[in-house]
Amino acid sequence: MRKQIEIPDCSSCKARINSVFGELSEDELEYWHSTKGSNFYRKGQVIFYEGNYPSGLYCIHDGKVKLYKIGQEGKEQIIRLAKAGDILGYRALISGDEYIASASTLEDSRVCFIPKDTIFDLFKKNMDFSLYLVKLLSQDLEHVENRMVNLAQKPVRERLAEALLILKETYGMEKGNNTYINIALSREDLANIVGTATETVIRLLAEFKNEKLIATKGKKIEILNLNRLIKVCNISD
Amino acid sequence: MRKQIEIPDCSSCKARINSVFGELSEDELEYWHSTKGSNFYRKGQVIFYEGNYPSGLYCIHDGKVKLYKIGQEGKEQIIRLAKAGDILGYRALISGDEYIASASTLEDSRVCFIPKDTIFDLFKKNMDFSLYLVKLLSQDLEHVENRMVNLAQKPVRERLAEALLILKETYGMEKGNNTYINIALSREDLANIVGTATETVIRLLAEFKNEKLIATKGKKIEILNLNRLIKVCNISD
DNA sequence: CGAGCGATTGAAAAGACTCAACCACCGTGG
DNA sequence: CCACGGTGGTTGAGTCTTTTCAATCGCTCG
Repeated sequence: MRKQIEIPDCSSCKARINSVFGELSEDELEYWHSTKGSNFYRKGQVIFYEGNYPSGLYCIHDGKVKLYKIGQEGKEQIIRLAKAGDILGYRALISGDEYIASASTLEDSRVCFIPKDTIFDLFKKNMDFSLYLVKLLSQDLEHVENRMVNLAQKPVRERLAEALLILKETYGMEKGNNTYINIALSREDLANIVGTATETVIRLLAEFKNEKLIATKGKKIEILNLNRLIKVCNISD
Repeated sequence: MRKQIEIPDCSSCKARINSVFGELSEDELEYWHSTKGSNFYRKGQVIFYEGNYPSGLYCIHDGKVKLYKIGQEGKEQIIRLAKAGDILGYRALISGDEYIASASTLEDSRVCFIPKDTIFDLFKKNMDFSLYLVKLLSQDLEHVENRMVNLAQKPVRERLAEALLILKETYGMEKGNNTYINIALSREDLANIVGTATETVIRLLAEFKNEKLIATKGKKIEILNLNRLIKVCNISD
């Protein structure tokens, strides 16, 4: 399954700038670092399961992770995508609930684990830290509410276009002179983000290709005409 | 518009048991009470608008409120329903953001207003209070995520059945020997909860009536067969 | 009494889904 | 090295759900 690996150093972690532990002082960061563990997950491995209870916080050192819920007939709905520096499972941890979603890796990833006690210590001691977590919760709520309205009101075509933009925002472009989105998702995963059937995704991607909005090479998607793709979304957020 | 009214007394407020201010000490409650204002809103009036910045917290003394966002073509999507004792606008207040949804009354309501400073004072001083707010955030996130999966995966028929159950849970039954759900929603509001067209709601309600699951009398809906209605939802939460 | 809004019904069209077949690629084992 | 099997991607056809548009109805309010 997962492999215990050498503990990456937090103070030099490139994820630090845009992550929770940017809020920590030197001492606190040392504390944080000293109590944490780190694991390597192969692509597709599960980090935690919906329904379990958290015993700490996960922090993505590098890699890509999806958070998803299982709905009707076992169909997966992807709730959120995470990248290096993002933390996972704080909702359940803070509120003392079980996980309401599962997390698994979209590619090989190194994920650190910070035990519950450390988090609660810091939560009590460092107001910036706790406010940061509360802000994260608020942002998540905002994002999910927006997506809810989209799911309720937008046709699949617009939702798919928007999903592509979100993927671009989240994972950026590959290095080099192309414009491939820096993530390789299966058509099924894409469908599970958009909330539709795999076949529908394939057909609509074909439409986008006809309209010269995108190009694909295997799982890699290239955005050819960003402006028109944005138009397709029918912006509202 | 809204009318300034005599300030209801918090210590005898029947909403106290299941609300934030159940966490407060006598002194704190006195503080809370002394800084608050109170307004009367006629049915359909707006309490706050999406996009504005909050200057305090709203607490429903009595009445019923919907929180909604405006989406495509101005179509409204109802995010959450609130009742006596519920508080509104804490997400935006805590995170310092603008409101991401609007709130308006579904019937005549008295709504108290507690200024920002009071809330932040208590947030800092009373850990139980702040944790309560964070828990509310977490619960909201959980509910919205569940609804998101439902919107993505369940057919309208199931979602409507579920909406009726949620209405029953939220607002309960009318007093007396009938089983009317204690809220009078327009078909359009119902559609905006479910995320569908008004006509579809009407047709599906007619189906439910044929199947003797419900009966209606104007806007009032009576649940005739709760168990079968639950079956229609295809439970998963 | 007439205007107007919400509720209802009907008919047609559109959007998406399901099912089934087929293809393409990839890794395995002979 | 190649045949095999399996998985994921693609395409087509048919069907079902849901939406849209239009018309009608019923009730309330001035």
